[in-house]
Amino acid sequence: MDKPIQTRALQTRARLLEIGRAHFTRDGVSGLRVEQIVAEAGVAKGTFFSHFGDKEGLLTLLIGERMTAALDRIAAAPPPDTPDELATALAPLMAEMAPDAQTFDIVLRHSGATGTDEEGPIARNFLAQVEVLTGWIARLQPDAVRADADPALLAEGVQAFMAHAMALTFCALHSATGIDSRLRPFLRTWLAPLPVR
Amino acid sequence: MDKPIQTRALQTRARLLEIGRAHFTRDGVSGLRVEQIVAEAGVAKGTFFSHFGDKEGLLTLLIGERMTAALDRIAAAPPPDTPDELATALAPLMAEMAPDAQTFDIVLRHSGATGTDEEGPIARNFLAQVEVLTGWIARLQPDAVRADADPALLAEGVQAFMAHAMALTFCALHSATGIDSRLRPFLRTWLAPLPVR
DNA sequence: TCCGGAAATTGACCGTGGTCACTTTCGCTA
DNA sequence: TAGCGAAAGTGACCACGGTCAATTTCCGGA
Repeated sequence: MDKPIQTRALQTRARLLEIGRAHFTRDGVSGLRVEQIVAEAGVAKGTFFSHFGDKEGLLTLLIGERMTAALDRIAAAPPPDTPDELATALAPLMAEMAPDAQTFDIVLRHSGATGTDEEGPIARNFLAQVEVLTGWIARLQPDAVRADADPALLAEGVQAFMAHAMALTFCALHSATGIDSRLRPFLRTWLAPLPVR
Repeated sequence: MDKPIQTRALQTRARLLEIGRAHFTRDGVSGLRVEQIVAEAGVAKGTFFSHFGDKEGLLTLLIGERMTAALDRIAAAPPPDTPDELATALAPLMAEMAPDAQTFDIVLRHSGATGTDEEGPIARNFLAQVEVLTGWIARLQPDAVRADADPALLAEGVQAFMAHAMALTFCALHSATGIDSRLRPFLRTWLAPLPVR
């Protein structure tokens, strides 16, 4: 209604975003200094914070961008036919969500915001993940997935196991094993139908 | 072998720990200032860091203490007979692990360290959790738990769902629902045997 | 009891995120 | 085009975690 944003502000914001993105792409979360960005953009520190609230505000946007791109790529590919394929398909997304512990912290902190008022790009991505996963699970053959549970619940469970696999990946320097191989056993048991008892 | 720790150092450490614990108990993670602790203890700042490495080093100890106490209490109580009871039994532990987002961050960051060289009290607690959970699951009646999966894997899965439930609890200010009720549907599906197909 | 080296402690100093009262710029109307 | 209210931007300032070369304290052997 009454919020005419001036082009000047949009340009400043775009410049900060671009410079931030460059640093983030090159050095990751840890290589991102507000003072550096601000200096390169030729604006004062306060300007940064009036645009993004805090450092994490910018990071949320940048991380969200990459997660969205990864999820789009995944959704465009042919859907998986088995739990194992599902784990493999998710690997690139997990790589974006948890390149390091700090990024993962931010991602997790915003994951819970799905459906609440405080909706950022990361929270939206989590919702989109559920949709993609639910679609995948719903179209799996009956011999590949259990039929006794709501696909949406199964999808959310997959997210929980993704987080678990990512958390394990850091400290484990013995991670010659890829992240998808950490996820696989859980998805097998979580999704696969039980043998008749 | 050759590391005689002087009583002076032990006393200093104990003092810092005690003061830190007092602040942590009263105000939580956010109410813990290194400078404040150091001032009250009457030592220099550097001393703190030579004892605990960094702020998180102290927090790890304090959080670990509380988690251990909670887990001990849980392990001493009669074991649950159903997935729902299991969720209820875990609620107090989850309350210690995630009173706020920052604490939860720290807990998660150390959860993956189980089994690696870097073993702190939190990582040890996670290992102990697995043992308790595995024991519980192994003694559940066949009609209450699936028999096609290794109890240890099921136990680790329970941890993953605990983390998921905790992550959801923060942003969700509409959390009239307790944390155990968030956990319950997952445990039902994760643990319960499937109907014969 | 004196001495040498190691353990423990010190505190000035730094980097970096974040704040806020103030100034500049913009867009609009008279 | 003068002027006014709001949006945008400024930069000195603060809080707080963390560092490290220098100093003090401790202890066992000569």
